[in-house]
Amino acid sequence: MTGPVRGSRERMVFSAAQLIRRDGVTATGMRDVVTHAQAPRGSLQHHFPGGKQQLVNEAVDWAGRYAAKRIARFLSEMPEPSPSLLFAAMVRQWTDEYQTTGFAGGCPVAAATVDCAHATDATRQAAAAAFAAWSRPVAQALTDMGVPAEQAGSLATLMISALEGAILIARAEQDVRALLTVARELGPLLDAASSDARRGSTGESH
Amino acid sequence: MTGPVRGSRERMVFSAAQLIRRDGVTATGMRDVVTHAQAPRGSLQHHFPGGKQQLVNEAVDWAGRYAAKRIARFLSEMPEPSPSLLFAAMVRQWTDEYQTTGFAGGCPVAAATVDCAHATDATRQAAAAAFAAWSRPVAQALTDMGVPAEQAGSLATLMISALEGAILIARAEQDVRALLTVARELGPLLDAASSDARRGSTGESH
DNA sequence: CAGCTACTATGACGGCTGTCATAATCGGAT
DNA sequence: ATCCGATTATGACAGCCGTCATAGTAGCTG
Repeated sequence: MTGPVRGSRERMVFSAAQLIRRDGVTATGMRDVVTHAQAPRGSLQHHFPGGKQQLVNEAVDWAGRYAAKRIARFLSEMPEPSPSLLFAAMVRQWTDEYQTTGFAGGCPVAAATVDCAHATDATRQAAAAAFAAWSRPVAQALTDMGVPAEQAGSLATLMISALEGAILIARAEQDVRALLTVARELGPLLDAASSDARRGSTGESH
Repeated sequence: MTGPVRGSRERMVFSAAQLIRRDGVTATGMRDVVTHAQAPRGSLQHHFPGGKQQLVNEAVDWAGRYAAKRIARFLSEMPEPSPSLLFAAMVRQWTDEYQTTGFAGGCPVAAATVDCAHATDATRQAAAAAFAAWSRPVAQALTDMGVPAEQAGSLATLMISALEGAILIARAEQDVRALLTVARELGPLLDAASSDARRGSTGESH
């Protein structure tokens, strides 16, 4: 709707995100991105005058927005949403990919953080923004399910932390075990936070 | 005890781990490692005939053994150990570093996984072994605290996953918030698993 | 002394990287 | 037809990378 052949520029950002999450930022060359996106090499300096940094930052931004949209989609597909079901859906996205496509890629935001957090501050900020964009709809969904507002943000951070860590372990082990484990162990805790609130209990832990 | 000036070889492995966790595997050059370790460049091909791959793999191995030793030390320093206190100690190691030294580095095993899991299978296996070496003493400690054996491994995976993810987020945000959050939110769940078991409860979980 | 092994020094090689300078092409609007 | 901005093509540049070939030194053993 905006571009002619669906924007070669957008294709490059998308391809960058895909290659980054597979090989890391430093190991991903601009020529690789151009090839993967089937885009003209000459367009690079026109669309991304800021060089590789700009391309990487936009890829990280895109990943953050993508993750946020997935949360919305998960919720819309859920007849009776609950915290544990949302987390299970987030995890299942990864187990599905790993079981069908293989363990080639991880999270592009994690890759950018590991590779650029120290060397390139702008990319570090982009990663922080991506985590925030991802976390916001999760926390909002938790409050909608009855989790007290001051705990929703914390649980969202916990969910994303556990998911990111499990992705790492699953990729290293080439086994979805870690992903299934965190979903199983964390589910009851998440649901307890929403049902406790629905019951109106304030002081707990006996 | 084995080397003359405490082994230039060991220094290179250690420096490799430090640089990898700061800049990532690909961005860390062998010349950088030699410089950082103040080691003779000519020793590289003698001590690491397998090239960069061998050096990286040994650095990952070292990191795994180091993490395992830290668990043992945490436990030995704890008068009355509990799952939540162990996890708090694991988290505090990172908040301490970040608050005193800055947010320069992350976990070297995570960096190796992100950077090499797809390209270099041997490094991926080294990362998996490091996670296993790290997880084993955690699970053992949990069983010693009364967590049922079949749940101890799962909780160890959950702890390491949440910690790794929180490290990522903390580094991106340059704020220890995520680390403090996972410690606070996960603590009660961990202690419940050990006290439940001590009470002898067997079947429920839904 | 020689001889052997462990370690170090040095320089070079091909290949890849991000970036840039320059020019060509294309699509509309005038 | 002419012009102009947006897009693309192409080639080159300096710099870094991991690796290797070769030679040298130190230290122990005979």
